[in-house]
Amino acid sequence: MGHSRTDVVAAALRVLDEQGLEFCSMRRVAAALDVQPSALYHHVPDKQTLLALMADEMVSSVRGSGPAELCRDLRRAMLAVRDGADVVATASAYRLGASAVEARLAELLRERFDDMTPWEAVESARTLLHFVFGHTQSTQMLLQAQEFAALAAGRPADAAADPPGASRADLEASFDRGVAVILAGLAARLEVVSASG
Amino acid sequence: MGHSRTDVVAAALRVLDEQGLEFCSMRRVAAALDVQPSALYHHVPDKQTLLALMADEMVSSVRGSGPAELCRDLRRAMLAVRDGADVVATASAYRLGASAVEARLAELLRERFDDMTPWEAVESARTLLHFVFGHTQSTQMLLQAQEFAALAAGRPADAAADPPGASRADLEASFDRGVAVILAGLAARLEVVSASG
DNA sequence: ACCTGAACACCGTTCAAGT
DNA sequence: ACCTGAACACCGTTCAAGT
Repeated sequence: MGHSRTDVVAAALRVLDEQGLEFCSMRRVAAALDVQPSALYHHVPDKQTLLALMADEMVSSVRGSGPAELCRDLRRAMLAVRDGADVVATASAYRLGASAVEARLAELLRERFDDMTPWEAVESARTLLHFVFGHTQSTQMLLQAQEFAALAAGRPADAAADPPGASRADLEASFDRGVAVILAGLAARLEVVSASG
Repeated sequence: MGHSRTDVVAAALRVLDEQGLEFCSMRRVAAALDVQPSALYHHVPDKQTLLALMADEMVSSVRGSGPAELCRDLRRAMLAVRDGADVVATASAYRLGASAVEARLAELLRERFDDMTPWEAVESARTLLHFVFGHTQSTQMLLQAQEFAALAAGRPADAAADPPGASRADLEASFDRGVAVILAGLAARLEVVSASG
């Protein structure tokens, strides 16, 4: 009875997680569905759109009760899939503002800083997201490099004692500090604005 | 007498600026030098390395007397070449820490915040750079979309009256605010640390 | 040292044709 | 509606061979 768009996105995410972005080609996604490459174009107009749908799927579970929680949740969702941070960051850059996560984050920022204008909240959300994407891409690349090195050295993939300051826990702490710095900066700036206004 | 590595990088930057990253293939760079594609591999081991060399060349002029000035200067350098922000951001993500700009920014941050440890300075530099790359990529993509729309509408490419809040000046002001927020956050956090320590 | 020519193993996308 | 088969116009990279 044939496949649906949902099947295509799911298969693409499987290929991405198993083989990485470099090898996540239309042809391999088609092969994963036991279908000719051209069949994909019945469900999706082009590869860029497929990648955007994959990004939406990856972040669909991201909620968050506050700005910092949402950032952590987004990070977790991206790290859950191989090269997920690259896919989400790129897709997010392409449709500036059309993102549900950005809107949700802006909303949470207005709850936290109740004198923020809607536009200030959106701009602040984007500032936070630039950091979240950048830091998470770095994290993911570093973790993959460590896995690769561990495998090449014949060690089990989860062996400890990697470069100092680059353990999973260190990277998470660094991420949290970055988010805290930006939130502190937003708080400080709003005080300046309201003091001088 | 043949070409040098410098020639290859220069030709690649010309192709990038004229045709965009999508069309900046090894084959087109070779054509720009009137040479077979395989000849490039005498000067450069692979495309990834060539892109990194192009990124280095683009940011080679970036100095800056303070953190904010360096960020603006880096932004300017990336915007000067078509898709420059993508190339520099990607190359920079690949060699975490091996960047001269990152080291210079960390140095400037230690001058500004003289109680920062070297590692805090590096981490703070990276936080700033995540924002600088992300915001500049967004800016460049938006400006290119505007140029495209203007061309498609038959208007001269520099016509005014584009979407509100997205003029060159608005984007620059937004960028400066983001940098200021992060610097304010760093200042605020350091106060907390020294007050509690 | 620097380059050519030819090949290899891929890409994304289109499109007529089938069921 | 969903898919096949075949093609088109590309990729990055390797390698023997030339000068």
